[in-house]
Amino acid sequence: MKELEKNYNPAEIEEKLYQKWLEKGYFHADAKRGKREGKKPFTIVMPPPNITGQLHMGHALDNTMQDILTRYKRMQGYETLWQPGTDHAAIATEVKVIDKLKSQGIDKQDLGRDRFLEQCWDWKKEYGARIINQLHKMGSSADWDRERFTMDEGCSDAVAEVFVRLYEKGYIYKGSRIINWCPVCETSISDAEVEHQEQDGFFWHIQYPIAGEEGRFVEIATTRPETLLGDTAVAVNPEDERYQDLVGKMLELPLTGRKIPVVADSYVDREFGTGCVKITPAHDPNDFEVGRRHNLEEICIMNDDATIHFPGSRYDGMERYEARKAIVEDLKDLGLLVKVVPHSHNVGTHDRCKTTVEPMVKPQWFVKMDEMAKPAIEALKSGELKIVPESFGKTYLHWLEGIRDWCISRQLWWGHRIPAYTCKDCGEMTVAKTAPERCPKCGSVHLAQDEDTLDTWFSSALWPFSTLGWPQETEDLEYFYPTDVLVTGYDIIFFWVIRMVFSGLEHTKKCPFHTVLIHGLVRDSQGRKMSKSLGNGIDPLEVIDKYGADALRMTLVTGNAPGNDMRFYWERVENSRNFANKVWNASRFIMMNMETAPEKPLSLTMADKWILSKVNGLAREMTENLDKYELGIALQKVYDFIWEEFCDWYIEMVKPRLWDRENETRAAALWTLQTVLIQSLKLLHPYMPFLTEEIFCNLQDQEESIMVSSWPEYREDWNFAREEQEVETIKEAVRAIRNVRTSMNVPPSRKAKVYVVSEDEEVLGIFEHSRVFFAMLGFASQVCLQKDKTGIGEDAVSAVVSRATIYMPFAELVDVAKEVERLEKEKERLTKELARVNGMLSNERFVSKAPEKKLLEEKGKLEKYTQMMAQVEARLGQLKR
RNA sequence: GGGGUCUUAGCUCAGCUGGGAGAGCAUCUGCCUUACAAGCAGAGGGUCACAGGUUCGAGCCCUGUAGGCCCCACCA
Repeated sequence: MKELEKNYNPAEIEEKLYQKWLEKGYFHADAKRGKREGKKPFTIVMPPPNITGQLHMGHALDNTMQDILTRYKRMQGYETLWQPGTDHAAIATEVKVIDKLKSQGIDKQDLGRDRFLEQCWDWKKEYGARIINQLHKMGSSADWDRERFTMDEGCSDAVAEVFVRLYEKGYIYKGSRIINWCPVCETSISDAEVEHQEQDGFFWHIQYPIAGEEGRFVEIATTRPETLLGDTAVAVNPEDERYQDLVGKMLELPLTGRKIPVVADSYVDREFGTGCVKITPAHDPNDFEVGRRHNLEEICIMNDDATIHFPGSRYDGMERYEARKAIVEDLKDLGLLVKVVPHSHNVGTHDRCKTTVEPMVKPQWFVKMDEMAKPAIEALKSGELKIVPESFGKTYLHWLEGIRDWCISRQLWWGHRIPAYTCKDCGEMTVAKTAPERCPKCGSVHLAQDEDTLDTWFSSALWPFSTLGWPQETEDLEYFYPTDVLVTGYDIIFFWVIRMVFSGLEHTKKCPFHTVLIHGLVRDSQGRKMSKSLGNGIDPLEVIDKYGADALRMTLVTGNAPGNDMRFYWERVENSRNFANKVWNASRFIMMNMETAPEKPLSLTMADKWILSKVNGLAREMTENLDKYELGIALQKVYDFIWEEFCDWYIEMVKPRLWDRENETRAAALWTLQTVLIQSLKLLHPYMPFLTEEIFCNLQDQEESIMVSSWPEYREDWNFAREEQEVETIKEAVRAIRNVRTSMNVPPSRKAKVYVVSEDEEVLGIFEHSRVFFAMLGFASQVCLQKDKTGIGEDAVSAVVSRATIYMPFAELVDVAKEVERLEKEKERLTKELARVNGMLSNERFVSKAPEKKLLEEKGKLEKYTQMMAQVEARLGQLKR
């Protein structure tokens, strides 16, 4: 057997193993093979990382979870597809490329559309490859042969197909509506991209003179005085008695010389402000609605960069906040400014650049949402779609139920260009997948494609099926779709998950996945979001370099429940690394003792059966938890098993058998060690793929890779309930001995004779079977099993366990007072336990209502504690005599 | 304004359908025992935010209170 290094060294191993996996094609999923072999498919689509970024902790978590599920299902024998790819990230990439060009002194507009796009593709080539390479370092077992990009040919075809279909169905329309405008990015953005931030501002109370009524005014309150220039009415509540007579009258809009009407609209809240609201239809979503209801003019007073557009005034061309100042000053001069009240209010900002968004009326493309939202709502309510954890289902429903039409056009160049063509001669617009040669109406060949591109989420919404070949009816689509689980953070439920669900339902008539597994954010040690500006981010690649990918992966799922945020800090990584090293060394130990591959022995000892039974139960528990997506719990279980049961107990127990080459159970020990280790490695593999693969390959030569080996299943012939109980008895006795020795400061070097006294033949039998390792673990020079105290001096130290009493003669070390104290403490504990059990069992209602199983359990405890109590009291009686 | 979520050991967090409070780190004690000091053995430490309720039984279910976090939202 090959000898392993003393410490696990991930750096040397990871690269080698990943290359092996790639070469062997283990990651590749094949619909034909799956069908031929009658395998069920299991599919996960990777949320495509943006080509702007590099791997951060969020990606690391997201991909670790997906890889765990993928590797688990692959081992279970599914034809497993983890579909990877990258996202063009329209606005994010465009901004990056613009910045890059700027640093070279090049302006986007000067460069022109085509050459700018070339720059974007260059960017994609470089940064897309980089992030994929980083995902490799995580050990991701995605099918890289199928790597896709949201703007590749297939995905673009799906986008065009969807656009045309929805347009023809009337679900996509173009219209002049109020949208969110980012004056820095100079594009429209969707509602989902607007972040609301609380800001301190002011309420300016302004008087508008009533036309023809000298000295009479209407007082309005506004947080944005500069929009006054675009006012086309003042609204009051129709039921507000104070202003009944004003409705229908005209006002003189200050600074403009314009006359605007007073209209009545129930939108106005009588209690708020002055009860009079200035209406600026072109620059406020509410006012826009009011304006449309009352047929008000929409006067746009802003340019795309949010400077004022008001020709003929001094405000024209002013920056919006400059204009605000100027207008307030001018109103003050006119005596129309009544007062200024501090007021904090919510301001919409662009989530990317944090610029205050400007609502504007512009011709844009929209997706009509009301009809498409319904099936998506129904999918969750009917259970066709499950969200883990369930609480996020409410977020999902709430958003869908209040959804408004989705503005999908962007005034950007990088993205899918809208497949709409307008005839330059007759103005007819045609929407088609490919550019029509001539206008269907007038036959002109002068057609111009819409300048706008689509929201980046329009293409990612199709990702689960566009990557599988849709709209073609491919074999992959038929076999792998709908996909199974979607793993993502709660921060993009609105942007992405919901849009995939309604898109999938609309275009494929199927929910694109049955489960959405939500995870939280990875935060720093103080609970802050990791961010570039704070500089508190930990680079996953740095973690991998220092501690290995397995340690990183383990850290990310340890103690984490679905949907919860977590904190990431180095101590946690160290613990993971220590565990990897523990596994490594346990394996090293086993291999050191194993000259050849052990054969299955004819019989197993009690300890062998115990650990087999334990690992068997572990397999079942892990499977159950993985099926529930409780990755953290499943990991905890295998961690505890390996470290405590296997390493701290079983390996220690078998050492005497290994050292003694003549021992007839030596072979059984080796076989059990190897078998249980292999089972453990398999169960651990989804979490720590590199470590487990390296050991697996050194440990046996039957199979070439653990990642295509079979997942351990629970098996009845490995269920040894009695042996489990028996070993627990020994463990209890060993613990009791260690405890006594520690409390008496007995040095480990000093061995003692150990007596086990029990009237129960069966109990003595258990110790008889365990004699050799019990002696070692219990520091015994000799183990005497007997039914009474014959030959045990009164000065021996004692410890009471479940079904026996242990005695150790430490004549000169015995401190009677101390031992009495110890026994009193034990007596106190037993008294409490007995009181509890007796309380329950003497409670009639408990006895009549509690389940049978619970009742028996408590009765068993009563018996055990009563027996132990008798022993403790007997011993105390002797000592106090 | 609406919704969600959290409050458990000094710190960070688990605790799945209600049935004797757990882990890691930190602390204390003793061990370089021939796999591992990145280790081993032992110990201390918690009225599970607070107040009610349901139940034979509540960290877990219900109601309310306090505090924290998050999301959504057109009160100018």
